[in-house]
Formats: sequence, C-alpha cells, structure tokens
Amino acid sequence: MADKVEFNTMKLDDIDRRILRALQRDGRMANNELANEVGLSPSPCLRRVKLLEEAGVIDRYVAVLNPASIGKGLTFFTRIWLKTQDEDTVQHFATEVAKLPQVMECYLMLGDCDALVRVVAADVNDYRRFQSEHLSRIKGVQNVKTDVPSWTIKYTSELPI
Amino acid sequence: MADKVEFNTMKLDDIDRRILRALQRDGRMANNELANEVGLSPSPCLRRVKLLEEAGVIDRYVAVLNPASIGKGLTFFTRIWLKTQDEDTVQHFATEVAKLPQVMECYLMLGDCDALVRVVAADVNDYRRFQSEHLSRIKGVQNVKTDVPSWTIKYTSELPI
DNA sequence: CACCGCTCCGCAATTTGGTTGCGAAGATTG
DNA sequence: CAATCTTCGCAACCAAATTGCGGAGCGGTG
Repeated sequence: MADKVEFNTMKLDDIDRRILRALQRDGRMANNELANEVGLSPSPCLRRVKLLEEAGVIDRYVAVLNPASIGKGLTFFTRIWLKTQDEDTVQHFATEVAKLPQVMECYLMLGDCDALVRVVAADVNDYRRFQSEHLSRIKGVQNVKTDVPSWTIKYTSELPI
Repeated sequence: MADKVEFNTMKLDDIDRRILRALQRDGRMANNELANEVGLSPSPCLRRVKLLEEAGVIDRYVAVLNPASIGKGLTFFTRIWLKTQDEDTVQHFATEVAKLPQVMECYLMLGDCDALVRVVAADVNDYRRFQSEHLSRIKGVQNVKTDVPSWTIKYTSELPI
C-alpha cells in the first residue's frame, strides 16, 4: 500500500490526511461537508474521524480566540535560568510554571538558557507585574530575561501533513 | 453593571467569559451542554456564541493534533539575523517565512535577534534539511542559530480570561 | 484463474442537536 | 411609577449525527 504512512500506532492514508488537514483548518466543519471534501459518504468519514480521535491523533478541538479582544494582545518571550539543575528544582519549576494561566508555552531548553516561556499580557505593566508576582517567585528561578516581539508574523496550530 | 468588562468592540459579561472558557477547552462542546454549563437555555446561549464569533472574539475552531502521531514530534527555536533592517527585506522575509508549513510561529523581535521562529520537524535531520533548503535560503537571511528544547512543559492555546 | 474472508463503504432509519420565531421576563431610563 | 429596550425561554421545525445492516471492493490463497 504505497500511500500508507505509519506513525506510532495508527497508519494514516491519504484520506486520513485530508481529514486532518480539513479539521485543523476548521474544527467545526460539519461531517457532511467534510465527507464531501475528502470524497467519502458521511458514515465512513465519521468513523474515520472517530478513529483518529480515539487513537489520539486528534487530541482535541478548541476555540481559538483573538488575544486582543480579550485583553491579552501582547506576547513576551522570557528566558529563565534556574539556580541548580537537579531533578527536584526542575520538576518543581515545571509544575509551578504550568499552573500560570498567562504562560502559553514553556520549554526546558538544552542550550542558551534553562527554560523558555511565552507569556501573554495586556501591556508591559501587566507583564511586569506577572513576572515579579508569579514568575520570579517560583522557587529555583535565579535569573529572568525577557524579549519582546514587535510583530507576530505567523502563529498557527496547523501542523504540516 | 459591575461584571461588564469592555474589550475592543464588544463587552464581555460573566456568561460570555464562561462560554469562552468552555469553548477554549472543548471547541466541539454541544450547545445544549454548553448552555447547561453557563446557566442559560440553549437558544440564548447559541445566540451569544454567534455574537462572539461575528465580533471576532472567537476567531475560529481547530482540531489540535498530537505532533508525534503525525511525525512532527520535535520543536526547534531558531533565531534569525537579517542582512539589513529595511522594510523591503523585512517584508520579504515575513512573506516567505509565513509560507513555510513547518514554521508554526514567527515573530519579529525587538532585541536579541531579528526574528524568532518555532519550527516543527520529525528529527534533527529533518530540521537540518528544512533549515538549509528553506529557511536559510530566504533572501535577506544572514545568520541562523537554533535552540533545542528537551522538554515541552506546557503548550496551550487557552488564553486566560 | 476462482473463491473466500476481511475491511471499508454507502444507504436508510432513528436519534440528537441546531435553528428560528414569538411571546414573556427582566433591566434600564425618564 | 410606566414605557421601552434587551435578553431570555419555549416550542416547532429542520438539519446533522449516529447506528446498524447489507453490499462492494480488495487482498490472499489454492
């Protein structure tokens, strides 16, 4: 089967990939419409979607908001250095930072800094308060340095398939 | 109206915010269920959702995939320096980089580097090919430096409301 | 080649949810 | 207070989702 590509536990064929592309673009696309787009009747199309969900390929469906319209129009990238690298400090940091609602992304890094965090905020003051009241207070955080984007050129959740 | 908070063109009350929180978590929640959760009957609940969509507060609904299950389990952060800062170079870079499917996020930066890009790839080789065949070939790109996360502690699209 | 078994599809019936319009309730203003 | 505006809830209608069954297509074996 030349068009079958195997990833993890589930093989995705051409139709699966078309389904995924369509649903990444429009997560509320009606099944009838999706079926039409991928060239199946609604019933098998729905079954495939269910399979993709059950297999965890489709993780979830979300509403994507316009950040500015809910007062979180600014993004900041914060590099963080920890006091030590031991497992307890790292794990504690991870647990605490993940709890902060203004943190959208957090990565433990292999190079330049110990962690990289993307934070949303209303304005610079909002960010500064967040940093001093929440981020810098996490036990183990030694140093914090923030970079500010002037323009978000691209921000998508759509993975290439 | 003490619980009315105004952002941009549309005021969001407590019920709106509950709706947004629920739909950010589950973009395919049935309207009946959503209505139940926010304490309305289905009809006014649906009307509010429609208003939030039309006002652009809800930008879109998407399926979020598991990156590993479609063969893009690694993330790389690439800092880019451009040859010059003039508007033409910047605009050209922006246009070209936004076209690259493996680029999930791209920001023009105010400090450290000229641009920061988040790239998904299957493995290091996949990334290296992408960099040399696509990223570094964009006219105007002078230098490229990539950081590698060892752990994605948090990655969410759910904005704090 | 033919036959068999498995997988996936499509159709149709049933169930569930979305949509719409109207009257009522609640909130605001003079 | 009364009048008006805004939002809600109900119910009818329509659309879409879901499910089950039979059929079609494909692959493997003799």
